[in-house]
Amino acid sequence: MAQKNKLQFIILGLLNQRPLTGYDLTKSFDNEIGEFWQAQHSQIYPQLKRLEEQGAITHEVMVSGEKLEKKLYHITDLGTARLRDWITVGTPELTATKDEFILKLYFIRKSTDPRLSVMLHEQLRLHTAKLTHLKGRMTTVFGDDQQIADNYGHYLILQHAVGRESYYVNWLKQTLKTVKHAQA
Amino acid sequence: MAQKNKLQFIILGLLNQRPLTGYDLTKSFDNEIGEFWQAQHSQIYPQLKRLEEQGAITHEVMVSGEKLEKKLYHITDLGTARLRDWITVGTPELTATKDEFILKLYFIRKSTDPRLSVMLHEQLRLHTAKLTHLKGRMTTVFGDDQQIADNYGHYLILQHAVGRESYYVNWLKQTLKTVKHAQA
DNA sequence: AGGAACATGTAAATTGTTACATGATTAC
DNA sequence: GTAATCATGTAACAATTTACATGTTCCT
Repeated sequence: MAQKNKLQFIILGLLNQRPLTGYDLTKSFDNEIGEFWQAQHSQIYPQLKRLEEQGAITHEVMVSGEKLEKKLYHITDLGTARLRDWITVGTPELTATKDEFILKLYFIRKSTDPRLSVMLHEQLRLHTAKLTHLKGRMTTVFGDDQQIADNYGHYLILQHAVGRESYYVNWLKQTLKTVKHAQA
Repeated sequence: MAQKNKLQFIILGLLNQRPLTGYDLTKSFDNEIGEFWQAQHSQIYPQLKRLEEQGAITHEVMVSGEKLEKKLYHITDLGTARLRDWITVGTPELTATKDEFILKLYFIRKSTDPRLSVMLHEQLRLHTAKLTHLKGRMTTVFGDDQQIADNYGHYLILQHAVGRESYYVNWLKQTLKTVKHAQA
C-alpha cells in the first residue's frame, strides 16, 4: 500500500454524519477537511464504487428536476464498524508536512540573500490570508456553544488550524525582522 | 503531473552544497529535510539517472575498499541554474498537511467520547518525543554562531520545526485539560 | 564470524493529479 | 439565453510506497 487508503475513512466518517452524494463529498474538501487532506472527484467516485462493492456503503438514486439522477450514499453497519476501528486504533506515524517554501528556505545559505525577504513577504501574505479565512470559518461555523458541543472534534481541528496558522504568521514576522537587521 | 517533481530540486539543492552518493541523499531525509519532505531510495536512484540524462548532474565512480563502487554525484551549471530558478519563482500553493490524527479527531462528535483522552495522550507522547529530538538537533547542529551564519536557511527551518512542534504539544496539553474537565 | 551499516538498483502496487467527457439545473 | 454550479464518470500520467534483489565494508 502506498498509504493505507485514508480516503475511505474520510468518506465513511462524512457519511456517518449524514447521507451525501459524491459531489457533496468532493465539496467537503473545500473547507476544514481540506486543511488536513485533499482529494479530487476523480479519486472519490471510484472509491465510492469500491466501498459499495465491499458493503461498507449503499446508495439510493434521487432525481432532481426532470431527469438529473444523483446517488445519495449511506453508510452501512459494516461501514460504521470499519470507521470505529480506524478511530480506535493508535495513530503512531507522524507524517512529514510537505511545505515547498520551507524546502526552498533550506537551500538559502546566507541571511543576506536578497531573495529571502521577497520569499518571506510572499508567504506572510499567503498565510495571513489563510488565517483570516480560518478565523472567519470559526465565527460562522461555531457561533453558538451548541455547535461546539455537537461537533466537538470539528471544533478542535478548526481551532488547531487557526493556532497553527497563527504560529506560522508570527514566525514569518519574527524571521523577517531578523533578516531585515541582517541586511541593514 | 502529480506534484511537479519537487524531489529533483531537493536533490539539486543538496548536491549544490557538496557532492553526494545516492545513499547519502537517501539519508538526508532522516533529519531536517525529513520534517518537510520524505523520499525512499527507490525514488532517488531513478531520479538521479533522469537528472544525469538531462545534464543537470554528473557522477564519478569512487571505489571503497576492494571493489565497492559508489557513484559520487556533482551538480552541473545546468543544475545550479535550474535550482536557482526554482528558488526564485514564487511559491503560491499552500499544500494541505496530511495529519491522520487530526482527521480522526474530526469525526469525534462529543467532548465526552472516552477515546478522546486516549488519542490525545498518545499524540502528546509522540509529539513530545519529536520536539525533544528537534531541540537536540538544534544544539548539536547549531552549537556555534558560525554554523548559523553559513547555513542560515537550514537554521531557519529547524527553528521553524521546533516552534511548530512546540505549538502542537501545547495545543495537545490545553485540549487535554478541556477534555478532562468535560469528562469530570 | 557475524551483524550493522553501506551501497545500488528494479518491480509491483497504490495513491494522487490533471485532463477528457458529458449532461442537467438554477439563478440572473 | 447563458453562465455558474450541480452531478458523475473515465483515462492518462505522475508521484510514492513497499517489496524484491544483490553485494560490500566496517566494527566488534
